[in-house]
Amino acid sequence: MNYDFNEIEAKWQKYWAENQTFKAANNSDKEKFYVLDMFPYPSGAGLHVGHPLGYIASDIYARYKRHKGFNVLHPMGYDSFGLPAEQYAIQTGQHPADTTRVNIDGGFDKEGNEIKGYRKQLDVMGFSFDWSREVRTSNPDYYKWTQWIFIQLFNSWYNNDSNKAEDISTLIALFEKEGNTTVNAVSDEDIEAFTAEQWKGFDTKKKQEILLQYRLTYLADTEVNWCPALGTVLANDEIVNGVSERGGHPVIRKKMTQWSMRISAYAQRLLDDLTTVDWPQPLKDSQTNWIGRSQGASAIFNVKDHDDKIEVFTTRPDTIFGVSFMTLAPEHDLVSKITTPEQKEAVEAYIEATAKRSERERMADVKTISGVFTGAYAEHPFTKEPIPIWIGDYVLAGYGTGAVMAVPCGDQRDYDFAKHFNITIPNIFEGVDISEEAFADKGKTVITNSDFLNGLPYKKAMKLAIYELEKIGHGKGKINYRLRDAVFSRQRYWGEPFPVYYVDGMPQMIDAEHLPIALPEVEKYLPTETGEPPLGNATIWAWNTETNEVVDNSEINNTTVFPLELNTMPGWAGSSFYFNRYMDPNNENEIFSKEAINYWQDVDLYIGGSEHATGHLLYARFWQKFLFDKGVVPKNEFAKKLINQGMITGTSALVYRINLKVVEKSKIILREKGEAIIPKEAFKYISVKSNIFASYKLLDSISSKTVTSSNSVITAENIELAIKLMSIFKVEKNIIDLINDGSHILDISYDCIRIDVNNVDASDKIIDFGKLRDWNDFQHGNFIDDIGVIIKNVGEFTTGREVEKMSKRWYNVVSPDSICVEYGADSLRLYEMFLGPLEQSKPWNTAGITGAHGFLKKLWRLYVDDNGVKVTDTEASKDSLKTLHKTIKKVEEDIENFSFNTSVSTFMIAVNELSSQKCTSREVLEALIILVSPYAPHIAEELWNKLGHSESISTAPFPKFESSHLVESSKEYPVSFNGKMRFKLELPLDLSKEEIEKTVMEHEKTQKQLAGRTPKKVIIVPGKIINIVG
RNA sequence: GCUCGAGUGGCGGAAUUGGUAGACGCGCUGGAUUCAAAAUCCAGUUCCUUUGGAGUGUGGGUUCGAUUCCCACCUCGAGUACCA
Repeated sequence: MNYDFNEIEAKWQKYWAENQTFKAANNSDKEKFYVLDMFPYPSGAGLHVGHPLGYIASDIYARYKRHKGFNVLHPMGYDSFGLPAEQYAIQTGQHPADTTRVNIDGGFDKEGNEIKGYRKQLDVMGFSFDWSREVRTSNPDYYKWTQWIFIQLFNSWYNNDSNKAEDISTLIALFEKEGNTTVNAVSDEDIEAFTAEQWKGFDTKKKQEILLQYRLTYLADTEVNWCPALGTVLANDEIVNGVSERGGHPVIRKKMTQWSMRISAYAQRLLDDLTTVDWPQPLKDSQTNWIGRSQGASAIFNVKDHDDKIEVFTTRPDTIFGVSFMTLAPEHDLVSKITTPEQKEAVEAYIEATAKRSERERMADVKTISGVFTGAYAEHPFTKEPIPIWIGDYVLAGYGTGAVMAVPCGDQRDYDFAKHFNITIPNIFEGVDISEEAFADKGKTVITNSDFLNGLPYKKAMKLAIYELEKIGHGKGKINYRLRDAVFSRQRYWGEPFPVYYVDGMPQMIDAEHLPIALPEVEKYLPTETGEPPLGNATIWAWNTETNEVVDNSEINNTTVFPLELNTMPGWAGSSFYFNRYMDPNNENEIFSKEAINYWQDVDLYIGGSEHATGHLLYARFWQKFLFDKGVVPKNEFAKKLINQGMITGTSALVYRINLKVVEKSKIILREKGEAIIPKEAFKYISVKSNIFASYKLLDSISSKTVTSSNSVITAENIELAIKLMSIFKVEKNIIDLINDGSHILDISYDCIRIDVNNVDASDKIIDFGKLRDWNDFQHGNFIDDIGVIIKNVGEFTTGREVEKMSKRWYNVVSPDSICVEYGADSLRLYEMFLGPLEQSKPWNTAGITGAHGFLKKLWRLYVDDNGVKVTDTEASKDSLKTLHKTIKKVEEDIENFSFNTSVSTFMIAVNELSSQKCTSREVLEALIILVSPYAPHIAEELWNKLGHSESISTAPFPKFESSHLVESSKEYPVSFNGKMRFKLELPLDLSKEEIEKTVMEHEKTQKQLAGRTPKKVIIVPGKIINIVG
C-alpha cells in the first residue's frame, strides 16, 4: 500500500468539513484556548508559499492544544474592505463586492482568468479553522457592529480624573453644574472657558460644537495627509518616506474637515500596558517610539509690543537661560501677526517656498539650514531680555506647539541654525567647550550663568526651573506625546459608511437600533465633479428621521430628511475588534453575548506579520481599552501573546546574457586605487548585443571572480573555455590567437535574466528547455551549457541563484496549490516549519521539500507495507520506548517554545531510529502518530484510522512523557585536553570523581596525548565532561 | 544618524545553565538495484600541508573550558527619521 497523499488529504478534508470537527463550543467544561491569525486581505493575486507560514504555525499550536484537552477557538475570516478592490473597481467598473467575493470564494475575473479563491487555497492546506465563525468586514451584518462602536465612541469623553472613557452625559452633567473650567478631560486645545450659567444659555448648536471638542471621535478641521493620486486622506502609518504606502504616490498637507479618533487620550495607557503583554520586543519598541512620550515643560514667552504669547515645549527647562532665539514653524498662527513690515517680504517668500516643497523633499534634505528673522522679539520670562523670533522649517508644525525655545549650546540643530545665521551662542554649561558643537550629555551637565540654577546638575535644575516657571505663571511641567489623533475619514467608496447625518452642519448619530446603514450603490467609484467623495454619487443617500430609513436625496428638506455622511471609514476600523466578534459572530442582537466574551476573554496566541506594528496593533489596542472602559469587554488588552512570523523570500533563478571584449593587456592603464582605464585603441574585438545565454557554472569556471547579479564583468582566466566561447561568437582565428599568446585578455560582460523558478530542479539546472523557449527573450536564444557547448534540446545548464522578495516580477513565486498537488499539504506544512525559526525570514527553495516528503513516506512505511497494516500488539523494545519518550519530551518542549523547526528534525530522528529498530509496536506507534498529528494531520488521521480508531485523532490525548525510559547506566564521556575534545571513553555513571580520574589517567590515549607531561589539573563534571589541563 | 536584530559547511539550519560545534534536511561524491530513468537503499561529505592540526564575522578579555558571557570593531537585515 502506497502513501497516496492526494487521496488521503482530500478524504480527511472532506471528513473534517462534514463532521465539523473543529467547531468550537461557547460553553464547555474544558479550559479555553484562543489561537488567532492576523486578518488577511483577500487580494486577487492569491496566496504564495510565504503567506501560510503563520497559519501553519498557529494551526499546529491549535491542534496541539486540542490534544492537550483544551477547547480551542481557531477562526478565520477576511478584512475585505480596502483600497485594491476599489482601485480595481475604478479600472474595470466591476462592483468591489463582486471582485472581493471572487477573490475569496473563487470564480473568474473580467478577462476570464480563473481565480481559485482564498478559501479553497486555505482548505487544501488542512487548517483546523472553525469556518462556522467566518466573518467578512464588508458584510453588513459585520459592519453593523463597526458602526455601533463608532456611535459608542461619539457618545464618550475621556475623564482624566477617573482615567477612563465615560458617557458624554456625565460631561454634560458637569457642565451644567460647574461649567468647563474644573473638568479634567482630554479635549481639543484652546477651548473657550464657560460657567454653568453660560452653558445653560447656549443654544443646541453651540452645545453640540462644544461637546464635539471632547468626544472620543470628533469632527474637526485638521491638517491631513492628502494623497491626490488616490483621492483620499491617509493616516500617518499609511505613509512611508513621505509617499503613500500603497502605490507610492506623493502626499501633501491639507486642511480638511474630518472625523478623528482621540487615541491621544489613551497614549499613556497604551504605553504602560505594553509591559503586561508577551509581545516581541521590537514590536513593543516601535509602538513606544510611535507614541513618543517625552517629559519636560511648557514655557510661555511674551511677545514684545504684542499681547500674544508663544508657548513652547521643551525637554530641557534646565537650559532656559541658554535661550538666544526662538524658532516658529512657518505654518505657526502667530507668524503673520508678529512679522514686522521690514521683514514681511522675506518671511512671506520663505513660507511660500516651504509650502511648495513636498514632505518628501523636506525629509530628504535635512542638512540645508534655512530660516528667516521675523523682526519680532520675545521676552525671556526670567531675564526679560529680548529674544529674536525666527521661523525655520526644521521646526515641525505638528509636534508640540510648533515653536521651540532655541538653546544653541545644548541642542545641535539650534547650534547649527545659530552658527549659520550668526546668532550668539551663550554657554550655560560648566567646564564644557562648545566652540565646535553643542553639548547634550544630560548626565554630565552642570548649569552655570543661569541665575538661580547655577551649580545644579540636570535633574535638580530641571525641577527648580519648572517650579520657578510655575511661580511666575510662565509654564508648568508637561508630558508631550508624538502620537497624534488618528484621522478616521476616507474619501473612498469601499469602506464602512458612517451612521451619521447632518442637521444644520452638525453631525447626528443614527440610533443603533437602525443599524446597519448599508453602503449605497453608485454609478462611479470616483469622486464627484465637485470634489466630493464617491458616496456623493449616490442618489439614495439621505436619512429620514421619521421613518428611520435611507431615502432618495430628492427628499432632503432639512427638517425631517437630512443628508448622510459622504466619507467612509478607514481599513483599520473593521480589524480593530474582529477578534472579539469571532467569539459570537452570528449574534444579531449584540456585538457578542456576555457568556461568549466571559468564556473566551481574550486571544491567547496571536500570529502575524510585523508590518502591523504601529497600525492595526495600536488601533486595536485603543478600541479594546475603550470597550474595556465601557464594560463591554473584560480585558484591557486583547492578545496575551503575539508572535511575528518572518517573511519567506524567494530564490530567483538567473541566466546570463553575455557579450565579449578582447582587450590588449599592455594598453590598459592602471590607476593607484586599482581602477583600470582602457583606452579605445586597446579593444581588438567587441561583440554586438547577443542572444547568447551562459550557464552560471560555465561563467564561474571561466573566472575566479564571483559571478553576482550586481557585478557585471568578469575576466576569463580559463583560456580553454574562453576559446570555446569565442568560437561560439564566431570570433576570427587571428583574434583568438591574441588570447592564446597571452598578450590580450577576454572580458565577459553579462546581464542577469530571471527565469521561472518552477522550471529549475534541485541542482539548479533547467528542467525543460522547450518551456524556456516559449519566453519572448529566449525564442532565438542560444544556451551554452556548463562545459561551453550550445544546447540543442537537452544539456546541463546551471542557473545562478539569488535570494530576493517573492514576487511575480522576479518569476520566483511558488504557489502552495502546486506544492500540495505534487507533494501534499502535509509535506508543505512540515517543510515550511522545517525551514527555520518561525520569527526569522528565510528563503524558499522548493528543492528541499523532498526531505520532508521522504520523511512522510518513511513514516508511512513504519505502519503499512504491501500486505497492509503491520503494527502489532507485541511489547515495545527498550530502545523503541527510549526513542518514543525522548521524542515526546522534545516535541512538547519545542511546541511550547514555538520552535517548530527543531521538532520536525526530532520526528525525522525518531522515524529513522524506529525504522532501524524495526519497531512494529502499537504502544509506540500509536503515541508517535499523535505527536506528528498537529504537523501532518492528514497522514495522522489516515494511520490512526488504519490502527482501528473510528474517531478523529484531533482530540486524542497527547502522550505522556515518562522519564524512567531515558535512564542510562553509562555515559560516553568526551575527554578534553585544554578544552579540546580528543577522544571518547565509555564509563559507568555511578563512578565517583576519583574513580573516573584514575581510569582516565591510566588510559593509553591519555598518556599519548600528554606525551610525558604531568597535568596541572583534571576537571571532572560527572555525567558531563572530563577536561585535562596541562 | 538613532533603535533593535543577526553573522556557524556549497545551502536552510542545530547545539539545554558556559561542557563532544556542524544534529536534521537539501545539494554533492561513490556504490547497490534497473535495459535505462525515476523511486528506493547503503557509504562518504567543515577546512588543511591528515600518525596530526585549525575552525562558529574580526581583534581582545573572563574561564579548566566560550557559537554561548564582557569590551571594541566590521558586515548584513529590519524599523525610524529634523520630536525641541
